[in-house]
Amino acid sequence: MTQQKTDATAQKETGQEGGFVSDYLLYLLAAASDVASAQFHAQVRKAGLRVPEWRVLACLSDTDGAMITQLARRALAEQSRLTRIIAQMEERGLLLRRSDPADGRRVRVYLTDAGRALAAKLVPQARRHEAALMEMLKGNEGAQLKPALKSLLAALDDTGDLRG
Amino acid sequence: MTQQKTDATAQKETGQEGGFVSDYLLYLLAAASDVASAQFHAQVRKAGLRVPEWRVLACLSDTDGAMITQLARRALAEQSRLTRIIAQMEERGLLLRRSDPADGRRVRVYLTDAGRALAAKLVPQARRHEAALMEMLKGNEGAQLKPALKSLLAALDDTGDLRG
DNA sequence: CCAAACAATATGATTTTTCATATAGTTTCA
DNA sequence: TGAAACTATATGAAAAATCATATTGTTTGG
Repeated sequence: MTQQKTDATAQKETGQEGGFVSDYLLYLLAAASDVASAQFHAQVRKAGLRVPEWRVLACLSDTDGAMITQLARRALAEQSRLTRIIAQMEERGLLLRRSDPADGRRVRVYLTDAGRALAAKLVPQARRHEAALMEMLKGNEGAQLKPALKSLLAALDDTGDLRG
Repeated sequence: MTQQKTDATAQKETGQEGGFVSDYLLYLLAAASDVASAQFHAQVRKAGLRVPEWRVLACLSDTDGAMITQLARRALAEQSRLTRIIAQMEERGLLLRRSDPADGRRVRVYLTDAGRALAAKLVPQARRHEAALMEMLKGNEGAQLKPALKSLLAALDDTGDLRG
């Protein structure tokens, strides 16, 4: 989605301060993710990729030869979806699949030269975009964002309970 | 999606520390949102709602009589999607639509008693879930999460540029 | 060694979401 | 006033995502 304004601004327009939603953690997280990603995702699409494809590409550029299940987790996509995304990206020549000799169930995914080239273009773009965001946050409470997010993820990861 | 583990944990399994993705702001935001929401969203579905429907319900319980466009922005959904969600929720008797007498283009959406009752059940559930999350973060850097997210949203909201 | 249990990936059917655009109502201003 | 520009919502067609389950390969215990 390409959100334009978030609730914070919307409040001014609707005269609706306070309320449950605008201070609700899960809303803040989802809205922040949406809004912060919107612009970069536009760049991704200009580069001819859908968002999940970009995520796969980025993951592979970190860990070439990952298996489908790992990629699904790391790219925040469901397994059956990943299978299809990988198939499409393979057709486009961005990556290739090889079954793991050590365990025939596993499919390992490798970037092709074309895939690597695309990653080499997009990852730096992502870094620059991130740097611009971080720059905006410098001096604010926003500067604590990454550590705060990591702390949340760490907390959720190791209490297997609390999860659906 | 129902993510189980995030990259932080995955690293241990894959032996893959560092890398671009695991420290990338947009990844941290998306992952945190996914993982933190997963459990509550399961409760939402048990209550017979899809996630976007829950969001609409929550927004309306804050601002009854909102218009479709406002709801779309606040519920992080696209307008045409919202139109259909509203239609479905109306069929289920959770809300009703009335065109704004002052401006016939606008459709104002109001909760029915049934809708209000459902919100009265779910909003407290959401609050409790949020409280449990906040409790986990108490003492960590995670405690800064909400202010940090609000700061990001504020920064993005009022630089109309930087957006796609 | 074999059957049962398990694990990784794939696939068909369905549902959700998006995209483009149509429709209807409003404002502006010449 | 009335045509052009604009705004809000709706809708058809297409693409994307999900769910349940099938398929294939591996491990484990008897």
